[in-house]
Amino acid sequence: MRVATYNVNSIRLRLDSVLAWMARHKPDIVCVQETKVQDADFPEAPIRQAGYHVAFRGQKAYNGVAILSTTPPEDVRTGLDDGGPADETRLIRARFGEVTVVNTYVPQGREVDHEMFQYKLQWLRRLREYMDRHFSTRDPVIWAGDLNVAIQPMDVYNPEDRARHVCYHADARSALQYCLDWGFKDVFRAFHPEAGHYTFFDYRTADAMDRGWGWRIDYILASPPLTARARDAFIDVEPRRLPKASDHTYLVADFQ
Amino acid sequence: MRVATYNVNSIRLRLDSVLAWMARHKPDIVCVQETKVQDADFPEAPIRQAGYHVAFRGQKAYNGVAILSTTPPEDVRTGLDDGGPADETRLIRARFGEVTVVNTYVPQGREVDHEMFQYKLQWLRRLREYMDRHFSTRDPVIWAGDLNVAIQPMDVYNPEDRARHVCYHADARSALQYCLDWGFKDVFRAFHPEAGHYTFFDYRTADAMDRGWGWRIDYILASPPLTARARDAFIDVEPRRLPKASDHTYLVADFQ
DNA sequence: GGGAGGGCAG
DNA sequence: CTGCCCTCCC
Repeated sequence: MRVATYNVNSIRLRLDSVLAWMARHKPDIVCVQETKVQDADFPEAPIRQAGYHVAFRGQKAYNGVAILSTTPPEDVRTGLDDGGPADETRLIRARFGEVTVVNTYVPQGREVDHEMFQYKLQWLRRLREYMDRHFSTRDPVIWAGDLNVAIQPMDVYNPEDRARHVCYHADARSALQYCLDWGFKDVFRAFHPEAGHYTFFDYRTADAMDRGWGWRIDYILASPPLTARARDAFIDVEPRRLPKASDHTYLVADFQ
Repeated sequence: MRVATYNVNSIRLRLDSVLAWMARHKPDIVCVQETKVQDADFPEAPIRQAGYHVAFRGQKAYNGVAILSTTPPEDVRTGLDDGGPADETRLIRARFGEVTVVNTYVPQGREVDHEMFQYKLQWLRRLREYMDRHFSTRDPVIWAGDLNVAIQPMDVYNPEDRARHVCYHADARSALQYCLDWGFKDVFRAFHPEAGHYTFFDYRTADAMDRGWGWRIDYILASPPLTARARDAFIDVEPRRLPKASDHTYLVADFQ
């Protein structure tokens, strides 16, 4: 089973390149974030014509998540279900046979001093509780998406300078760690222990890719039964070099 | 001497196609309207690299006129100079040896009931006075541009239905006629007396070109000495079919 | 329908 | 820098 995650930064603008990438890499499941389209306008038909099922939840302009899959998704649910803001356009989950896939677009947080940073920390705490509430660590669960946090210093290009960045601040990292402590393992890191692997290169930093100024903030995380089945993982950086590319690129994990 | 006029609807967006068209058709002078760019951002360098001189006057978002030429423009002036609103981004004039070229983007008028329609009529009256003030009918003068008026019924696709259109209303046509009465002749019409020739196809009418639902509102007009030297004229409709085309297309006139 | 701008967000 | 939206204008 091949699983991929991609922050597409507009599914409408990049649909053709997504379908081309999928035709080439043949993933069974693709978690997509920042579709930036309300459900009425989601390009469902071309995705189905390409042979994929798709579940999605979006809004105008911001956020939006989708799961594309070769087999039909079961038990699709969106949003955090704890009575707080559901953020349905940031979390979508589906089951494929035994395996449950949770796809999230974690709030970025804007600035460390902004109220959205506290919202981000709270969101990650709520997500840990979501996992506690819905799953046991004996369940085969994949949590994938744009988590907007670099786990370790090696997941940022200049960690010394990033202490006050919302995606590297100690509070953000410990909030993410609290989620990982539920029982998730970072599949990519298990196969690639070395530094310098990134999934995101900011549009605003000139020549970010050539300079290697990236961030690893997109992940495929596996619960224990699936960690045991993980066979390989890689980041495909080529799509980031295409004209009109998303600022993120694809992360892929293969499971037995 | 080959003269062309083209409402480009953004010179920045269509610069490459304009330069390609010029390389192919080798005009000596091109009058451009709706450049939609302030002077600081006008793409002067690539035009000069293509071997053309250029005089321009524009603003952000709307209007904007330019004259491109193989020989350097002399005595460049912009705007109506009668003390009323000069509208410098709607009129530019230059001299090339003996020949003076006046390039205008006449106000469209919005709606017959809108104050801009009265402004349009007034603008055409002021333009006639401009010609009276600056030129004699013995001068070789070319007046070209987007005049936003169809001269005759045959210059609109469905004249019966257009009586209240700002580009065909009787008041607009007589205001334009007043300018023509200064002594200008419609060079294209002299060579093509038949109906069905248009320079503008509205983006909002679906398949306008295939249906032949156009307007002839762009003109190259000549004072008597130049009327005598006119040898041919044509509308090149192909650029209107290109992807991302302007809603207008090129009109060309050849003079001995 | 399709330019442009300004604002929001990352 | 690059998405989206909304408003303006034709």
